[in-house]
Amino acid sequence: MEELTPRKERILSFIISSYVDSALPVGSRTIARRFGLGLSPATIRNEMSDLEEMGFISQPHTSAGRIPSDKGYRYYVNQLASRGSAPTEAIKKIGEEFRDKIRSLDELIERTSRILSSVTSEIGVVFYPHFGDLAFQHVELVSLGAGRLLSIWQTPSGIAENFIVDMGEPLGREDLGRITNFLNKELAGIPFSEMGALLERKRKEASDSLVRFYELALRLVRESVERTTSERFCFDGSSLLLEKPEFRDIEKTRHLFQALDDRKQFASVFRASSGGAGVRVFIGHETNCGELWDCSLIASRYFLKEVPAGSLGIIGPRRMPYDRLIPIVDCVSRHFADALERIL
Amino acid sequence: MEELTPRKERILSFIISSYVDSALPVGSRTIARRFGLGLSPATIRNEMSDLEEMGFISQPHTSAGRIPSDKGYRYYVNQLASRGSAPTEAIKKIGEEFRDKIRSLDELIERTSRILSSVTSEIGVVFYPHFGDLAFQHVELVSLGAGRLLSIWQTPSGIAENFIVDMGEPLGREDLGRITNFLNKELAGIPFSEMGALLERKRKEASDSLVRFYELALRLVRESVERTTSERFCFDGSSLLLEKPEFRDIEKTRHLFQALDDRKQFASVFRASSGGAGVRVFIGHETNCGELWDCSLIASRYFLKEVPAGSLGIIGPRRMPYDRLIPIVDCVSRHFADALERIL
DNA sequence: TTTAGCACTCTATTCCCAAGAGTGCCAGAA
DNA sequence: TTCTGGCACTCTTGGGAATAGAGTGCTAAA
Repeated sequence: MEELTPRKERILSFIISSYVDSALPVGSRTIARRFGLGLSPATIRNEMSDLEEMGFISQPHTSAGRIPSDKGYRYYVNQLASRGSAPTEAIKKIGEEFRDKIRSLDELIERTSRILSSVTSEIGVVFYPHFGDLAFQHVELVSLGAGRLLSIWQTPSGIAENFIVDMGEPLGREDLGRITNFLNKELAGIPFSEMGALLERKRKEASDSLVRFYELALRLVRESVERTTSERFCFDGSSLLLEKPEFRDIEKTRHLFQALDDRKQFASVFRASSGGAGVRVFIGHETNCGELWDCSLIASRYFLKEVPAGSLGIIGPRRMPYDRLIPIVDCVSRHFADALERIL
Repeated sequence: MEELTPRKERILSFIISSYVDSALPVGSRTIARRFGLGLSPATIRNEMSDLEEMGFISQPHTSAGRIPSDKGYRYYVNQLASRGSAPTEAIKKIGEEFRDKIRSLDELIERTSRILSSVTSEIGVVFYPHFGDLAFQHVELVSLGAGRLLSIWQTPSGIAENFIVDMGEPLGREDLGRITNFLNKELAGIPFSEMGALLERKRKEASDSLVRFYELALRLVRESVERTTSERFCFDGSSLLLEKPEFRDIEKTRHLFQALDDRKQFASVFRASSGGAGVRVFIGHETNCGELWDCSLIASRYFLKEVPAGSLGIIGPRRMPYDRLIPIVDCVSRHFADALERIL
C-alpha cells in the first residue's frame, strides 16, 4: 500500500472518525473548522481530491462530502496496528463478566457472544471449538443399553468430549472392555481428525480376528468424534444492527439477515476470515461475501492448548470504531480461551 | 364469545383471508365483487359497520377498508379448530426432512427450527427439552481427573443426559463407587427436578457418617441436573420477517428484534404461551408482550415418554394463514417428538 | 503552495394539488 | 324489514415545483 503524506493521513483519519461518529459524509468546511491545522477549506478540498483519486475516499454524489472507502478504512486500520491501545473501561467490564462461574460449554459460548455484543454494540459471534487437532489419549465407553454407548474422549491435558452413539448391535460387557482397550492402544497420541483415516488404513491390513474390532472402532469414531467438524456457532445482538443509520433501508438489511440466516455460508465467511493468529479485520468486500459489502468483521482465532480451535468476533457496519473495537475483541478472545480451558 | 350470523361470519372470514393475502385493508366494494353472494357494497358496508362495532375488525383511518382485529382473528381461529384440515404437500415435505439420519440433540433442534421456518416462511423456534419431570433410574460416574467427573443420568426408558462437573476435591475410585451406589439407592424413581430438595431434607436428618455423602451428592446434583431448567432455545428465519410488508417500518421491527434478542424474556413469553396440550395460538396482545402486539405465536408442547418436556412453534405477523400453519406446527411437533425419543 | 471567490450541481424538504379509495347516511325500492 | 343506489365527505397517496442548503471544482491572485 502506498504511503500518504502526514497531512493527507491526518485528513483521512479525521474523515474516518467523523464519519464513524455521525454516519454523515464529511465536507471540507467541517474539516477546516474542527481541525487544529490552520488550513482553508480550499486547501483541504485539494487534498481530498487527491485522496479520492487515490481511492481512499469517495463521494456518494457530486454535492456531498466524502466518505471513507474500503481502502481508506484499511489504511487507517493498518496504521492502528502499530499503536494498539486498549480502553480500560471496557477491559474491566469484560473481566467482571468472565469472573462469574460458568458451568457448561453452551453457557460459555452464549455468554461470550452476549458480552461481545453488549460491549461493542455490534453483533457478537462465537464458534464452538473443534477438537480435531488435539491429540487423543484415552477413551472410556459406558453402555446405555440397546446397543447405545456413551463414549468419553480425553486428551493428555484432561480435556474431555463425549458422545452418545448408536452402535446398531448390542455389545456385552466383555466386548466393551476389549474395544476400549483396543482403541486406547491403537489410537494413543493420534489427533482426533485423523483417527478415521488411520483405522481405515489399518483395517485393510488387519488379520481376520481383528477386522471386527476395526469395524466397530471405525463406526464409533465416525458417529462421534468426526461430528465435531460441523461448524456450530452462536450469535447475539442482531437488533443492534437495526439501530445503525446505514441499515434504515429494509431491502439492504434483509439481504444481510439472509446471509446471517444461512448458517453454512456465514460460517464459511467467518472461518475464512480468521486464518492466522491474532485479531484480523475484514472490511467491506474483503469479507468475500456479496451481502456483506457494507459490513466489517473483526475476528480472532482462539487456541486450546496451543492448538487453534475456533474463532470469535463481531460483525457490524463498515463504519466501525476500529481503534476501540479491535483491542476489545482481542481481550474477549483471551478471556474466552482461559474460561474454555477451565471448563473442558 | 358471542355468535355471529352466518353472513357476518362469511364476511369476516373473507376479510381475513383477503387481508392475509395482500396486507391491504379490505373495502366493501372488493368484497361485493369477489364474493359469491349477490349483495351490494352498501349492504356489506352495513354488516361491516356492525362487525366493527362488535370489535372484530377496525379501520386504520376513516377512508380505508377494514382489517381484522385480535378478536376477529381469534373468532376465525376458533372456528377453524372444529374443522382442522392438513395440507398434504407440506406434510410430505416435513416427513422427508425428518427421514434423514439426525445424530445429536443439537442437530435435531437446529434442524427442526430450520424446517419450521422453511415450511411456514415464519420464524421457527424450538426449545431444548428439559428432563426435570422424568423419573431418575440410574447414574454412572466417570472420573476425568483433578476432581472432575462425568455424570451420566438415565431414566427407566433409557433416556440419558450427561454433565461434566467439577467437584472441587479429587475423589478416589473407592469414593466414586460409594457415591454412585448411594445415589442409585437414594434417588431411584425420583423426578430429576426434585432431587435437590429431597437430598437437602434427608441431609438434615442423616447420621454423621452419611452427611458427607449427602453433601457430595447435593453438589453433584446442583452442578449438573439442575442446570437443565435453564431455558435454551434455537430459532431460525428472522430474515423472513423483513420480507413482510408490516415490517417495513424499521422502528417497529427493531423493537421486535430486541424482544427476540432478549432470550430470557422471549423464553418466558413462549413458555407461558404453550401451557396445555396440543397446538395453541396466541394472537397480538394475547402474547402478553408489548413488542409482540403485531405478532402471533403458534406453539405446541412436545412430550417425552408422556411427560411434557418442551415446546416449539413459529412466530410471525398477526396476518398469518392460520388455517394452513396450525396443522403444520402440529405435524412438525409430532415428528420432532418421535425423533427426540430415537436420539436420547 | 495556499487562498478567496464564484458558478454549478445535486439532495432534501416543503407545499400544493389532484386522483382515488372508501365510508356513512339517506331516501326509496323490494 | 331488508336491501340498494346515490351522494357528499374524509383521508391517504403520489406527483410535481419551488426552495434552501451543502459541497464541490475551477480560476486567478497572494
